[in-house]
Amino acid sequence: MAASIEDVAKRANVSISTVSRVLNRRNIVNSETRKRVEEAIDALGYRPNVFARGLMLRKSNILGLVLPDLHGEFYSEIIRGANQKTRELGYHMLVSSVTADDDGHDVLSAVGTQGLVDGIVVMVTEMSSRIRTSLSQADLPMVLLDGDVPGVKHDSVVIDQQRGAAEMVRHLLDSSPGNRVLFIGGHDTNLDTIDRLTAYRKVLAEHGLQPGRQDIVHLDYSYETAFDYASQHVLAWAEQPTTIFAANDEMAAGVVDAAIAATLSVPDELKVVGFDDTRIAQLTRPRLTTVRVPKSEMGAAAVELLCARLKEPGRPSTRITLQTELVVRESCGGR
Amino acid sequence: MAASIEDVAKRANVSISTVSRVLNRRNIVNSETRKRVEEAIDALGYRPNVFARGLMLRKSNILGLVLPDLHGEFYSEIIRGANQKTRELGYHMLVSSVTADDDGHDVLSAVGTQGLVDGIVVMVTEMSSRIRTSLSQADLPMVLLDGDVPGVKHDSVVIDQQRGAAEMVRHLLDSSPGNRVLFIGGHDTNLDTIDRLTAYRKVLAEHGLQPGRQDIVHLDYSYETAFDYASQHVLAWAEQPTTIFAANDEMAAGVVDAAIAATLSVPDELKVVGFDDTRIAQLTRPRLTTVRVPKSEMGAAAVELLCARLKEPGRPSTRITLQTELVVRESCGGR
DNA sequence: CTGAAAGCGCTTACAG
DNA sequence: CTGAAAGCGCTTACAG
Repeated sequence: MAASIEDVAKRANVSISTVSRVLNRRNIVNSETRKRVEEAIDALGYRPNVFARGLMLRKSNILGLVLPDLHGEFYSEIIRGANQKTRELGYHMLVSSVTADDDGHDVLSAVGTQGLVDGIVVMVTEMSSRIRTSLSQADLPMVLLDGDVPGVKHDSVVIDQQRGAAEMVRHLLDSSPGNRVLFIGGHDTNLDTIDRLTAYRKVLAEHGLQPGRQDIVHLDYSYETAFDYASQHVLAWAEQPTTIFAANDEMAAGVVDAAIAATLSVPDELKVVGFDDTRIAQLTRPRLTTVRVPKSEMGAAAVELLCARLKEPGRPSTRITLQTELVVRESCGGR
Repeated sequence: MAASIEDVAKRANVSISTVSRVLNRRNIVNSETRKRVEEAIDALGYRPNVFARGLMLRKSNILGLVLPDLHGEFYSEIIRGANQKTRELGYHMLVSSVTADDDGHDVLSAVGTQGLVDGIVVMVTEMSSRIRTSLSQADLPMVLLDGDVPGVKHDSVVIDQQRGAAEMVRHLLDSSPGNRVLFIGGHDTNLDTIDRLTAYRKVLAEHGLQPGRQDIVHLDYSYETAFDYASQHVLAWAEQPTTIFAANDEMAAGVVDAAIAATLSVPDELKVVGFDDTRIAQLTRPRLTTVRVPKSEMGAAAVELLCARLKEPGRPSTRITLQTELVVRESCGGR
């Protein structure tokens, strides 16, 4: 049985009030008394019970992190950045994933029962209204990662991906004039895909171009699906100068491998670029031209915002925008 | 202010005892009363306060997961498997990393104050006695992932990597007779490296071979270090038929890329194999021959063991051994 | 089947 | 500077 505050009090010959005071606001207790108490604490290996403390203080020092998925390099980096900052600021981190078919209620149960976490960082990548509804009912300090939920009070961390995507498309158009640029996205309800697609359309329009019916396709962000799809289309694509702009590196890698399997040369016969700048981008051959997304910084910034709000609940809502950056490598040629 | 059990009791015209009963042991309360209480709960959106409950029950339903690092595909898969199983069993998961230079105390503070978590899953990859000491002082249900801490009571999940490593070396020796096999490991204090190296030596001995002074090198498991190191040695290695057995896929990929940068052909002029079968193994060209380690299964199995112990504290210590498996791809030729 | 009451281990006014 | 006491929101014997 772990020692309680009462054991400490007895051993130090003081009341539990005094023990509590040396634990929390050390300055107001006489230094000799304090010393006695501290010795007792050490001797007993006393550590305050989180539950009793939480019951009074109404805070747990636990932050919840809710991601769409815990899989792959992208989320792994976010978790890493968030976790590091969390520890740095003296909190703990509860991690959860919300799968696509969870109904909204689970977003909350994902972060635990009432009171378990002091606040949450949530990444919402789909526009599903269920999640939004359940989020708006959560009466919790909340930071939204890369996405907005209108009508709910929260801080947010977003990435300026339209800019990175636009920069990418401009680079493709400028470095390989006359090339047709196709877009392969995730689901058409995915917020990131929507943003990247918007930028793609915009830049094409700037250049007096308009994507054809077949020029935009929505897959599921996975290597496998992209590989399968590309395997069937890669020869047709290569009939004219073409660049595939995939909305993430995974799919870009799938396309590259499908092209190579069809004995096409990348970038000579088909150019391919990705997005995110995950580990994969540097491991494929040729290396992927992509847009760097500051993944661990996103996690860290979100945690920082959340902690700032916990400290100062009345502060105005803040939105931090992180920049993306075009990274030119080999897969698009024309450097 | 969230509704409390008292609010529910008032609204349903019962005592808090009854509310508590329908929450916990529903059967013993009259069905009409229960209905009234349930309606009140719904109407108020009542959710029990975790702290009050934890204070009485002395459990939080939170499991701690402590990993050496949160980086990369390997740990990401473990987190994923553990998280899924955790939710499946109705628990929450607190994640933390322990960096190499943490002193042992941090292993515990990593999982929180007294009482925060009901038990922990810890992965110990280094032999550092500090971590072991601090672990042995933790009076918590504990599952060790891939590693033992003698003298501490715990359950454990291990992988039979000696077998996978032995199978690998045997395959290399059999499929490319006369090849010299070099071993590139992580730090020489890393438990996985030690296991894999042991198997390597054993199989060599079985074949009447003995590794030379230069045949074993310890790096740090990273792509970059392996790439740099290999860049300086790859030409010398290739002077005679040689296979590099790297203790993880990251380093194997680094060696492959260094070889290719030196215009050597893999596997024709140099063979390279890895370990873990992470995503990388399939993305490098040529694809890596490696040993599959059941990563997400490790996480899931550890959580399962931990929960079993929480349910039945007196059960005997259990050790689950997960098998590894040789996966032959292209980087070692001689299929 | 239900209620009144004790108690879990803390924090924090309130007196002194 | 210190102690006695109330109270945080629950669970669970103990009576009835």
